[in-house]
Amino acid sequence: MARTVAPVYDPQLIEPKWRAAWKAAGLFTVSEDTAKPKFYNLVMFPYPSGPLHMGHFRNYVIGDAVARYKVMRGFNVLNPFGWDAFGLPAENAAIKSGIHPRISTEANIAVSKHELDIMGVLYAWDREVTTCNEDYYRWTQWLFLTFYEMGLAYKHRAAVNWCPKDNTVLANEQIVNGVCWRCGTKPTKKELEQWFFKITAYAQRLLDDLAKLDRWPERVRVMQANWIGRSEGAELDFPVEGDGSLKVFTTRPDTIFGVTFMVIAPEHPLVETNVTTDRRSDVAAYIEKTKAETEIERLSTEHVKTGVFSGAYAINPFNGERIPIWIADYVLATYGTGAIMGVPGNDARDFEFAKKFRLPIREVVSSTPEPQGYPTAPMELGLAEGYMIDSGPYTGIKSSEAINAIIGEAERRGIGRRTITFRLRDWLISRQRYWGVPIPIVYCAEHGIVPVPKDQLPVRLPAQVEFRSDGQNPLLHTDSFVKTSCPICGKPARRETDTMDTFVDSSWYFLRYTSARETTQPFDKAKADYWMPVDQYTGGVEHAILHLLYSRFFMKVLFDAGMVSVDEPFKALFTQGMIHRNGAVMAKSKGNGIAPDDMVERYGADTGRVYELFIGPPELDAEWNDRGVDGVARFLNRVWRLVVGEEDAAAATVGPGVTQDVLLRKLHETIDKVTRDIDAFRFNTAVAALMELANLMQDYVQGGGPRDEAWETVGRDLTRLMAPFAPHLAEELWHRLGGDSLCAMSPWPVADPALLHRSTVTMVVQVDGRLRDRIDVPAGTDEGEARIRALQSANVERALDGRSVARTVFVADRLINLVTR
RNA sequence: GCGGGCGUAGCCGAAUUGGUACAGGCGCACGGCUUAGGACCGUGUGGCGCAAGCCAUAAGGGUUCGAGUCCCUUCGCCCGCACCA
Repeated sequence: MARTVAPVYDPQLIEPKWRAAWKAAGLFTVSEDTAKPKFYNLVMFPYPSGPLHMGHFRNYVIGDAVARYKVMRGFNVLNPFGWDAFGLPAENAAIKSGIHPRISTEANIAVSKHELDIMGVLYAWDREVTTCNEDYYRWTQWLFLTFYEMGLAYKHRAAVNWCPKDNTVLANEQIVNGVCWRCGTKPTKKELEQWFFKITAYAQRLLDDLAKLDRWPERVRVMQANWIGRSEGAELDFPVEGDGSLKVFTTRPDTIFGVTFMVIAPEHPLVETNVTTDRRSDVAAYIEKTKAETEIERLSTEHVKTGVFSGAYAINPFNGERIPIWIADYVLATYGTGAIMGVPGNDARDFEFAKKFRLPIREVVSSTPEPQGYPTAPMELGLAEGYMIDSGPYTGIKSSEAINAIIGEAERRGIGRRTITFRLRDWLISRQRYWGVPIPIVYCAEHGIVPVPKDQLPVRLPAQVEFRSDGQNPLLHTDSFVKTSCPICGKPARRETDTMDTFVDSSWYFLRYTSARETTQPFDKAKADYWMPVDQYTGGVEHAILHLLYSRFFMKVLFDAGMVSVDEPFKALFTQGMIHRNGAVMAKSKGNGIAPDDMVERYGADTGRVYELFIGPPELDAEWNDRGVDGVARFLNRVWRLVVGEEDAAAATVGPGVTQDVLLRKLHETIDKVTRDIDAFRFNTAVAALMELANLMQDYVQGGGPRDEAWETVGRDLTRLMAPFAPHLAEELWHRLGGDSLCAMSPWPVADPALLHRSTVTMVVQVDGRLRDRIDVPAGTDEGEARIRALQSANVERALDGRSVARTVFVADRLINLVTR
């Protein structure tokens, strides 16, 4: 159907035209240009799971608005996109439907690209990255080998978390609230040989450098700090009766005189060797029970302390006391030394345990220098300072001094040392699944673990595999893949069939974008040096720990390897809230999503974009309101009519009247506010400011204001201010106003300080802090003059009621307060 | 339990960081335009009061000439970690 250019706002008609124009102009096609300041704008790349909905688009609309704004501000903007394309859902779907993950993934990518396109969200598609493609994953393998060479990738037999539903192991970070982060199944423990990345070697740096990230949300930094979980303290050796010793970790060595029992984890090696004969059966029963119950117990809100006496005793090296060794699952094998000294007088958990098993309770650190008597509840120490009581030679001194003295004594005697423990564990990266990056390792009977030489990469993921209903990794049963030869001796060897956690793929994709078509290395250092770090990273807070911590780790390793010149990848981070509709987060599974195609058809892309920016503070969750969308559509229509409308202004009713001065000042105030708001990610108030300007323009026209040159200036600047938010509309208006280049590539308006200045201001007059009147005075009126003017007010006179003014508080151009007391 | 954050109209939310509380939008009311309209355009819209004015930012107290903003207490909500020694 042929359509003529209508005088009304018709998104259907204008939007495709301008999208084509941006592409033709290569809006985000960039190279390293040292003449301009660079700006690396990044949104978290998605897992292509199916069609996108408007909930997803909040992220992309924000990212697109920032990228467009920075272009107009004169930056050389890198604005890339890609696909986190390996992963379990596609493989699980393949098991059910028989459709190969590559087919479904590529189809999903095609759909998503279309949706991004029609919403006017534009990227540097010439740098597109797809993690499941050979040209990307060969470099993921390359980086794995580099980690291996650096001693940061290792294979280790350990009790790991196994998800019985997904048939794979899980990293510590992937257990959320005690269940699998993906499917919600309770994991079981399995003894397996697994590949790990040694992230713990970077624990201190990952913690310290959080301080550099002053443009990250506080919340995310705190979450990472807690996750890393640094504790300062000491390791102390307690001799065990008979032979050997028991090493414990404690943050409070000053409580050593309060030790009345020891506890070791059920997995502790001493369980094998030191349980006395008469206790064997009880201990065995307890261990069985904890193995079966561990995960369920952890989920219960009430952690009832359980445990069993081992029959063995340790000796307190500081007072020679004989201390029973217990086995209990409240002590974790994986933290510290897997053993603790029980100080029930000063620790709530030990107190609970001691009460249950009737063990002695002795307070040794008190909040006052005097003993408080038999403790009925532990004085919770944490990191608090106290005074030493009943502690031999240390009695009476401050606990902080005692900590140093006791560690010093232990070090002198060779039975302890100052140490630091982290909660962070090494990153378990192997997965027993097909749809991922093959770990480039070969097992040879003679040479053991042999890394595939880098020049033989990629280790190709075979396309032809049989998806099994038992959930076993298809690679295990693909002989053409498994059977290989040893890179060293050439004899028959077996390939590693585990693939890598997809979080490995996403830990370096932002580096690949800087030279996405590089064929000889993961990325070009010079280009990475030009673009890195990412200046603005925008995405969901659900990645606060996993992805963001892993990426920081990668960056530091690559920094140490000399491959990059900065050691933090993301300078500024913004985590946007989620969009809800009908009382639930917008999601495909909830059926409350809004398809971009429907949005575009009904309202046009720009209305959807502006609505998502206007919906509320971007860092907070927001409720989608269909009527709110109508409000934004009205606003865009109004802008259209004001800027290029055909309506005869003179026919309008005469309103209150707005002078040209007022209009121009409003324009410059709006330029100033919108600029500051975008810089501060306050898009909702930026849109509100644009609405205010449009409303004032409406008043101006209705009041009979002429559509002269000044009016056109206002229209042109409003158009440019709208461009990052409603780019298609802005482009069309720009064109109609006679712009010869693209609005998207025009310079951002600059507020004129002279026009921001008001010649008269409204000053608030208070009497004793209460608002009594407002007076219009020339800007810059001094206190004396303001006081005279204020005292002329009848309202002020009534409020003073004969009292005299003792003093005045004066805020220039804003307020004068007459104080009578 | 520990840590982070929040509480403002009927609803979503503004408030220059201690200085006119409620911008902007939704909703609602009235009007206009329409054959009609759940469309579009305009005007109004915290509560009480005829008014002067008074009362209002979860509740209570404090600091200050002045508090939504700072400090204490209480209540409620959200998020993260959760037996980490």
